[in-house]
Amino acid sequence: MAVVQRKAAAPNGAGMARLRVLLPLPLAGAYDYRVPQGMPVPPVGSFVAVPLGNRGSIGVVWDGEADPGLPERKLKDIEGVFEVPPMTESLRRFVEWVAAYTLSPPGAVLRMAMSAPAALEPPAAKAGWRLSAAGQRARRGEGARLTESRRRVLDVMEPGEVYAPAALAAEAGVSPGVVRGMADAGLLESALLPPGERFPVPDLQRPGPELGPEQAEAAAALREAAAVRHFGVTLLTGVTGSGKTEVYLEAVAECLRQGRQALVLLPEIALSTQWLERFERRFGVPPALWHSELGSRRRRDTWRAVAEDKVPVLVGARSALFLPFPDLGLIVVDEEHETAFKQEEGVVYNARDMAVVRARLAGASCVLVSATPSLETLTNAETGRYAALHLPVRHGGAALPEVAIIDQRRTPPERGRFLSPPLVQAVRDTLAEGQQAMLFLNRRGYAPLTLCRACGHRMRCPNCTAWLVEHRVQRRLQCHHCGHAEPIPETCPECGAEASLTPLGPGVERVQDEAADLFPEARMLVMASDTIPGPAAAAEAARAIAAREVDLIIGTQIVAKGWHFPHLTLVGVVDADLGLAGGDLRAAERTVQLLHQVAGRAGRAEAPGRVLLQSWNPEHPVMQALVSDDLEGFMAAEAEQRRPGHWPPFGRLAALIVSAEDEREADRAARDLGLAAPQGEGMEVLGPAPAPLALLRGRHRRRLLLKTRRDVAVQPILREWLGRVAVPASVKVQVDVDPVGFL
DNA sequence: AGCACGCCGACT
DNA sequence: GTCGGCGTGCTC
Repeated sequence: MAVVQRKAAAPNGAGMARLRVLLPLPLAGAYDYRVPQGMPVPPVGSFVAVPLGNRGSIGVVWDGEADPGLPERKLKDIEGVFEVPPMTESLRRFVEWVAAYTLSPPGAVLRMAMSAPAALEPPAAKAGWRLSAAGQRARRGEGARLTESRRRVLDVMEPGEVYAPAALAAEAGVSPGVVRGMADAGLLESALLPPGERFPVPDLQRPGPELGPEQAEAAAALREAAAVRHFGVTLLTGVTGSGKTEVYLEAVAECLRQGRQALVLLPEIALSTQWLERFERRFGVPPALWHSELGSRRRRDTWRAVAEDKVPVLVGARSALFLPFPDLGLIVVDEEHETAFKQEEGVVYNARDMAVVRARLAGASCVLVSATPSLETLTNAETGRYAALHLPVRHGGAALPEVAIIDQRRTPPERGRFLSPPLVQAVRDTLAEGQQAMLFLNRRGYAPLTLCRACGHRMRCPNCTAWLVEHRVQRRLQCHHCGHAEPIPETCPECGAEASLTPLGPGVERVQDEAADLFPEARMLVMASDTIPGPAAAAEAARAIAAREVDLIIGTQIVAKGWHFPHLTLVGVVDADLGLAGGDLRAAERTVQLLHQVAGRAGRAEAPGRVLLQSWNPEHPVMQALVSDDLEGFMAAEAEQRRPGHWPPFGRLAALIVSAEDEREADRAARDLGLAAPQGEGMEVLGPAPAPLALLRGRHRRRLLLKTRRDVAVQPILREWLGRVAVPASVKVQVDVDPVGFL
């Protein structure tokens, strides 16, 4: 372990300095440790090595007084202090705030802020390039003439500085081979890189894109918000293609000019290659990246570089909120309405809401971006808590797609088929014109349900309340909630009938089968999480589509997310009613958001787009909102439905999910909690009731909901409630403040 | 989160 | 007779 101080050799007496140290464990609070003789007292925020039980742990020196009542014999010595910048006050307050809000132990939140413990060790020195004497002469223009590429490399390099080979090539915009060749030619000499990854610095001199008048005005407002260097939230709205990204990248530029760091949160970072290209076009270099699939080395280097203020701008998934930025000046939450920002396991939090808190504690500007903002955010904008900017037109003048409904009752698909005659005709016409079409169905696999025609048995998951989904490609039935998968049985497991199992309903694979039959000449691409597992596949799909190697795209919700398909002119939604079933509070809102986003894929360049929604319920307000392109009216009506019952955002919700392997235990604990439910003015407890997935991964789940008026804080009520009820250790009670799904 | 301690089944 | 299953309890 690398430390500046080791444990002092002298025995420790009483009366030595005691410090509070928060450990990245789900403990009730910080533990106290002694500063050994001869060790300078580490400042608050220092990362320290401490003994814990019979092992070691890493913690952070926390604020506050140690407990003087703790007997001396329990205290142990701090073993050492890591050579990294201490955790800032702003991040420590954030950790405490998130813990208090989500009712999580502070150490559990700290763990998210210490997600790369290897970063605390000093990094191994790596080799890089420095200008040689010949290189310095060449840079001044003395000596032989240089190729344009070599000139660019020399222009980027400062004499005496050491550059990482890959970063140098990227910064100069040349291939790594050019750098190698210059080393061979003696222009560069090898030298050790200073510790810590050097991230390429965005080129702020680079001219931004040409913005239309509205874009320019919005960009100016966001720049101003970033320049004042204090907290504020701005909602940036505008349809797909209105230039939201280009506009907020101007705020990023301003933040960097202020010498502060900028953070951009995206819901699906692994599929965001097109976003990264846009960033690189604007700033000449790629941003630093942060997401859960990051390799351990990259993770370690990035974490340390952030802490050492070597990362000016980072784009990441929700966990990036907990990175140790020394002076965060801007947080952008793109696609702020996305439910992917909600973390559902461990510390249950919504990164969109916590981004606002992090920005407030850091004195940073926060920008929430969406074409279809959530009702929460819209309401905050309306009441003036957030500033609002709207981009009214599609940048570049392309027309909005025309949306029409295909009434499934009037023109139903043939038996056993899922594409109605008008949709088939529209796809055929589009393909005949040499343009691209897309069929959207938010369902993976071949069929969502497998039924025995002889006895009516339905194939279900043994661990979850869910049907098994047929995946014909893999010849298996899969549960989409746990890992369960089994081969498709030959005979019905219930009645033994042969060849009686029948797939019911469509998934994207089945739509692909039908399309292959109808449009045999079309080149098809299925885009689902099974077929697009990561950034490389996403980039390849985007390339193939842009190069017109694909005629018909068949996709799940992953096609909704931020792609730019310039030749796509028709989008067919196979089942527009799909998201509306079930009693979820936000089902309608989410369906509008998703379908609007999917619709936005059509007709972005020269050709106008068309969107066809297959629906059995054309009168539904969701369908009408999409057809008339009146999302504002829809959200206003949605607000009026939620306001009287104090449903969010006009009231607060918290869910208790009670789960146990034994069903009776789950029931008993849920009933006990129900009997002890808090009572009072402006609050109400609903349940217990079976949770929407009453059985999940082998655990039986029950749910209680606490609903309060907006002016009532739910955390003290929950704390008091949970404190009054004893549940056995085999029963887990998970608290979800502001639940988003499955209501 | 680890890692101990602590009571009941199939092995050298 | 022991090795070992993971239930519950503690770590300054």
